[in-house]
Amino acid sequence: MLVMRELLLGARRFSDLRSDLPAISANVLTQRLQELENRGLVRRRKLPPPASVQVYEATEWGLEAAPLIREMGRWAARSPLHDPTLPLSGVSIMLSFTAMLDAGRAKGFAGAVAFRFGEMVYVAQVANGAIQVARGEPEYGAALIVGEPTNVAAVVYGGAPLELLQIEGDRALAGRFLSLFTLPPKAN
Amino acid sequence: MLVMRELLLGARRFSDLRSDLPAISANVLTQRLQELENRGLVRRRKLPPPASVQVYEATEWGLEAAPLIREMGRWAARSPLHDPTLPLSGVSIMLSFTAMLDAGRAKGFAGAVAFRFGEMVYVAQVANGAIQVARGEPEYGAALIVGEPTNVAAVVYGGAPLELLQIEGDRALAGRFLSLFTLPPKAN
DNA sequence: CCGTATCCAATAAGATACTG
DNA sequence: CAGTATCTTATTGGATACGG
Repeated sequence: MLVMRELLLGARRFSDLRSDLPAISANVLTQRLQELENRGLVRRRKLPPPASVQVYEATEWGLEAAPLIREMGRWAARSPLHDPTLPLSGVSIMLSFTAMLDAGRAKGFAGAVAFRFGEMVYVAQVANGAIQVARGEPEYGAALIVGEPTNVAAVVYGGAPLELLQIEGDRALAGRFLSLFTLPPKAN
Repeated sequence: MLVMRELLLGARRFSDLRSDLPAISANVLTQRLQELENRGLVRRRKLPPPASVQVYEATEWGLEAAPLIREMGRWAARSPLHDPTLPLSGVSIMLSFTAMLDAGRAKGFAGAVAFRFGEMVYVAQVANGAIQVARGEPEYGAALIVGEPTNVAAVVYGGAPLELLQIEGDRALAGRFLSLFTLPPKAN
């Protein structure tokens, strides 16, 4: 399931997956990708030249698991044992935005914010109380936030100061964006 | 997750769980229940006298997993490898009704049908294009269907003849009820 | 860089016997 | 009936070395 999650925002290379799933060894990742391919959830594809590199991508059916994984995340965050300060991947934090958007606060907000984690760039776009997340280019956002996913989570969900992150462009917009999200109340 | 699923329609005893999860051994079930209790998903409770028997029930938070499990079921049924003739428990078939209700067909239907699997009785109630499933008494339904869960699935999802099931009460209603459900199209 | 193959250690699960 | 305890086997995963 974690491999699928990492593919939900677009195709990835073997080593990208490995570095975002730090606890997985090469042989296990190979095996998982095989299994997912056999079951019709993942497709291997060769990028056209000049890239000519092999990537793994979720099939259409695989992508249909996205809402499930999002809602599982929201449900699991209510666990008494949930700890939002644990390390997480770039895809995880971006997907968490779609799970944790506070509808009330989002009403009064519109705009796009880009995130860069290492080489990967994602853009989150909020309008009409809804959010959309996708891979993108830095310039697609009015602001660009650079930092570790874990630090973004610390700011958004842990109340850590904005200074943890490097922000370019519309800093005010970025600040407001980062306060649109709330964890659901814990069970118990 | 399978243990949780079995608790979604109400508290069960240790041996009920064991017989509905036929591949689980006693020690593993003990361990699972411990784990689920530690995580706040399951509660042990002693039924008041004269029953005075111990049961396991899902906590409120545990019950919030019900829609997730339902949608996982619906999603998984699209697997090219999915086989609807495999054995399943009473809870499973009842939950599948909530996942597979065909909104169009359900529009023109209203009524309650009871199912008895061994000692357990469940009632499904359809009205206004929606379905509700719960534990109940046979007399809560205008019809009572008795049979193996697997045979119910064979009729509903496999096009097997009604004769596989024993039906008491309003047989016509039961027949129409059993045709309200369709599996989602397979992926691929 | 993208894996595959091999080997070993840790874990999980099945069977079975037993107890309050 | 409702588990617990013990033992054994099977599976999984980590580490590592290697090949296209």
